[in-house]
Amino acid sequence: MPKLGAEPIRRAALVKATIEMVGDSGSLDVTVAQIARRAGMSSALAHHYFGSKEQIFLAAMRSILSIYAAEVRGALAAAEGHRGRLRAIVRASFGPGSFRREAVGAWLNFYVLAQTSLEARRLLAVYQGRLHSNLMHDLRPLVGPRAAGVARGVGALIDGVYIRAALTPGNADRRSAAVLVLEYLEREMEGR
Amino acid sequence: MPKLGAEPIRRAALVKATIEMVGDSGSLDVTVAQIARRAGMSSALAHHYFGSKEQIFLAAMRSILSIYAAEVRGALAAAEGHRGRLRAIVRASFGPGSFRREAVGAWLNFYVLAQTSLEARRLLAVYQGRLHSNLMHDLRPLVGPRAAGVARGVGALIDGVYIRAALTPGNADRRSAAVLVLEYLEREMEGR
DNA sequence: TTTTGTTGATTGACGAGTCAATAAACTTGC
DNA sequence: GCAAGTTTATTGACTCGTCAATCAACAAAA
Repeated sequence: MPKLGAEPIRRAALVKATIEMVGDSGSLDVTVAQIARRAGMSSALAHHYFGSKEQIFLAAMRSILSIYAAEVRGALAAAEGHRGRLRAIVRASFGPGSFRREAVGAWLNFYVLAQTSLEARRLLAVYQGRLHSNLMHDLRPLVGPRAAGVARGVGALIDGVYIRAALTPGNADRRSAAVLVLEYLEREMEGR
Repeated sequence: MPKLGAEPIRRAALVKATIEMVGDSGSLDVTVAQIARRAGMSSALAHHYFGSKEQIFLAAMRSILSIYAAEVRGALAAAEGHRGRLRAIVRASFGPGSFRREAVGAWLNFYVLAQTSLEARRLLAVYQGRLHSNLMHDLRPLVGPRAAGVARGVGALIDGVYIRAALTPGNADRRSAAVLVLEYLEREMEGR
């Protein structure tokens, strides 16, 4: 029963289903049929809209990345001063939108995809570049020439905490994750 | 021409080939046939010795972990004082044995496997537990009650730097990776 | 009647694991 | 010393399942 204008709804449903499946199966070995079934349609329809499995994954990745970017933008808009903005970036990185277990699991798997797929690697580079330049913007005035090193450290620490969250059974604790990174930042800003 | 005593050689060859393949294909989607061919034998023989693909992967993971453990033990034996021992642990984590690009890539993929396979998760827990307790042993006398938090941070940071190394094209730079973590440690020991 | 939505059925490829068969190397009983 | 039997090494061919992608066909809007 074709209701018109189904395309965007179907696409969104598929992206959502993909993230959920990858997240809680913990692997990229998810079949198009499974994803499609979860999204309430046939696998043929999934192919109709996305063309290939890889495109489905990339769309899912783009979605995760843009949710994250939106959280950062939101947090940044409400923040005051360099310190405040840095804290906002870190907190946004562990915001509810991107720190649910499935999302973290999916993210980890997309890291792996990035080793294989050029387009995925490109997406990830965009994410890392954005994070880096966001951090640099507020770090430079505070720690001068050490900014690059600190930004690198914060980036790595965020990724590391993410991995742990994906591997720790039970629901990940975003409060303490954020605190850990914030304390790192604080110490880097005090010293030297 | 069956030379007797082939089993250990074959097993080792398969493990080595697995790590290499997973590392530079950047994915767990490696067929038993590919691994076997790389190790210079038929896929049937790989099954004969390991029984299943998962067992091959687990053996590879065990191998990676034990190489790492050996490097830590070695570094620790030559270290003096709490500070020296902590530094040794960090340096060993980025030692040549575990920081070749393929090994890092393989490690990242095994992280993913750990979400799916109980046995893999168990292995990873052993690694994390060992690292944690090693760190705690020398951290407690230096930072007292803050030891647990610092150990957590160092662990996460090491993992994060690993991910970056796996995803950064070109040869990963272990010198600067170690320095980054060491500076983190240093700062944590000075402060508070 | 053309466009948009939708699916069941099918294809074609690939891959894990099994099996039967072959052969060299050791063991044993004489 | 050696024939007969056993264990270990090894593979090509095969089975059985799965899965991405395609297609033909049907249904409802426009």
